[in-house]
Amino acid sequence: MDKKFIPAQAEGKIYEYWEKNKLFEAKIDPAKKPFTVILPPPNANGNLHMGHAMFVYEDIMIRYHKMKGEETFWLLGLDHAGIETQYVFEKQLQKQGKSRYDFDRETLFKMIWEFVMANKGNIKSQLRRMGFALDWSKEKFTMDEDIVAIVHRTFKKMFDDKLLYRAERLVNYCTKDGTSFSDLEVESKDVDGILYYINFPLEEGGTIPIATTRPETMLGDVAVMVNPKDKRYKHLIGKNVRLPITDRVVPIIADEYVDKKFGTGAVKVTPAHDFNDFEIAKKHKLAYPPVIGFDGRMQNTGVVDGMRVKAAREEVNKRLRELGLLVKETPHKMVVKVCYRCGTTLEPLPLEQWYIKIRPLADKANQMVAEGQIKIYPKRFQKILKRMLDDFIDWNISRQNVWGIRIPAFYCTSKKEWFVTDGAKPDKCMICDGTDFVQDTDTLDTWFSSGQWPFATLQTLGKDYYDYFYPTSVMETGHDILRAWISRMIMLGSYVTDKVQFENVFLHGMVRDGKGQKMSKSKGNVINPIEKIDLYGADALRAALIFGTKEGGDVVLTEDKLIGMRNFANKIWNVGRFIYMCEHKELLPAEQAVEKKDVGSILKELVKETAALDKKGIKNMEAYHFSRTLDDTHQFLWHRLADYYIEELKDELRNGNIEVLEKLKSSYFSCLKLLHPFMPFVTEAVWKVFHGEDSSLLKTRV
RNA sequence: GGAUCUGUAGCUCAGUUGGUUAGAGCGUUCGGUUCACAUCCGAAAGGUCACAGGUUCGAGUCCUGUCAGAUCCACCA
Repeated sequence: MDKKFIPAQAEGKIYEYWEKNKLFEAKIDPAKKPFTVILPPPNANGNLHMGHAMFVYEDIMIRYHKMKGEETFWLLGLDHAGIETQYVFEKQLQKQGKSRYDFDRETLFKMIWEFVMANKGNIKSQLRRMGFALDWSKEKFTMDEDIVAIVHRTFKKMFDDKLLYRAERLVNYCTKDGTSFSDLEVESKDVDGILYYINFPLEEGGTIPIATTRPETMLGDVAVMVNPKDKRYKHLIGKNVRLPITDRVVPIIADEYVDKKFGTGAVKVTPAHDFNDFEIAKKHKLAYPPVIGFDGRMQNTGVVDGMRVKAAREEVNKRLRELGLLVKETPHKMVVKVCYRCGTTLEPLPLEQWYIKIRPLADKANQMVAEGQIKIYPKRFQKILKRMLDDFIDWNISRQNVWGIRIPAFYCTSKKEWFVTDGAKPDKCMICDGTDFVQDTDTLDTWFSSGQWPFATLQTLGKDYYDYFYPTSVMETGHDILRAWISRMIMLGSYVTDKVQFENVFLHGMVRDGKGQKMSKSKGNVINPIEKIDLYGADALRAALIFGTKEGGDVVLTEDKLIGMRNFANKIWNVGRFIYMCEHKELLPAEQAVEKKDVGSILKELVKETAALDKKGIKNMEAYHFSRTLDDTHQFLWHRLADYYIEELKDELRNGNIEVLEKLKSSYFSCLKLLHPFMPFVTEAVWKVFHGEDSSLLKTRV
């Protein structure tokens, strides 16, 4: 055996052995209990990041259950990642001086498809570097034809069940990405804005002062609103205001919504570009003429048409100043909604979209969790999930992307009605038998399809697979997508399959740097997992992500920790090396027994302590307290087995005491089994030294 | 404003249904070069477990309050 464990030399060969011998491949075996995990599909054309590295929890579970003798299935899937991918692709186009608008829909789709297919090998090789026991023989892609067919079928079922409806509402629209988002996909950002105080002339003479952060939207105002109890303005309710610049006449209305203390106590109402104003307009039956287009430019104003919003604001302010109506500007801290993808400030715009009626689904989901049909680990997330499900509002699933699953809905232009198919384009209109119909150009929110991922993948593998492996055992993912993904899966799963999609949910924390900061590209503190594997080995990275953490809590990943875990991998190796050398009499006999030791009672203690470790280790694995098993075994192997027992019994070993050797070996093997799910490479390497090249810990039993 | 979580050694964190002298990794100090490992070994220093009450024979652990921080959600033009 080599003096040191060298991951770079060992890992590739070991992984190849696992893969070649099909140790990761799932078979249907009615004699065994199935244990199924669906990998949260990584972006097909992306790179492995620390978030993906955290899927090591899934590998730990898979390997542990494999060693328990269960039929395990870790299903590999890749995600088309709608907006994400289109964004990356469009950036590439931009470099070539082109944009998505230079191509028709079909061409653009085809180009992105080829782009993704060409790049998906990368992420797969990186997943292998992590040592993940994924079943490579049954890879799925979220845009596979059979998956798309299932997603379409679900859409149709919801339409038929009247859970889908179209509505024109304000949506969060990114004028850069050219699509709307659901309420879950927006991020809030604090910005330093300006509150402008403007005097609006009254038709009867005089003015009413209003305060706004967006003067340009004045061009789309339909009213001015005050609180009905506000003595300052009470006498003006029902009177009219002549809007500056455009001279349009709008009424002064009253609503409790207005906070008397804020600004001037009088608000301009722009229903087409403000969520609250939109609600007010609905209530008071006012129109909502949009003055900002989907391209982010002004329209229908007769004043600043074609200008971008910012420029329009300056122009409007300039004119107001000239009129002497812009009387005050004060700094104002405010919150804007930005695109989670590109950071552009989102524009609330009226748009007709498909919505899912969420209450029936969310209520059912809540019930299933409350009944314990789905268990959440760590437990506290159950409360959080309940709250999320309670708060769900109807879900906008229309996206104006090309790269996605096209919505199988068609609009009959003569009857002005929608109909839905199972995906195929019909020969004639299903409403009037005519030919005047067009397909919705929108695609589905990726969460709508990924919300069906576990059952969809298993169904496409065949009924036998579905029957055997579904519902899946554990869904493991970061707690940051509890709302966006887990909750949607629970809702859609029960709706379509009438079962839970998974029996347990395990949520891991976020990876942070040494300063406790979340890793992000903009902060420049991202750690590339592959880089660290090259330096310290996959085992070290894996263990560093688990060691000394609490499940669901955040992980602080530092260079020191990685080094510490690399050292531990080496320690594992060297304990094996020492036992091996004793076994093969490669050590000289001890010179003399300095002191008489009670070998018998030390051995008794060793056996007892090992058994206790084993029992506790298994118990913690079952309770999803994975890191405790790693911590305990680390502590035992290093500071008890190596530092104490081996040191105490060293002379006996060198003098060829077979019983001592066997007991130490047995204790060591127990450690290897407990450690294998966490650090599969070094444990497997040393196992092979003792049991032959064709042996594997994956073939042993805990 | 609402919710959830956290506060333990210099740093990053464990600590299971309450139960002897509170632990790990890294760091610090001192000492070790013969064959398992210097990616190592031995020894040491270092904590009023945020604070104040309460329950209990017994509290880092349970309850209440205070303070500090983190995250998520909702937000006033």
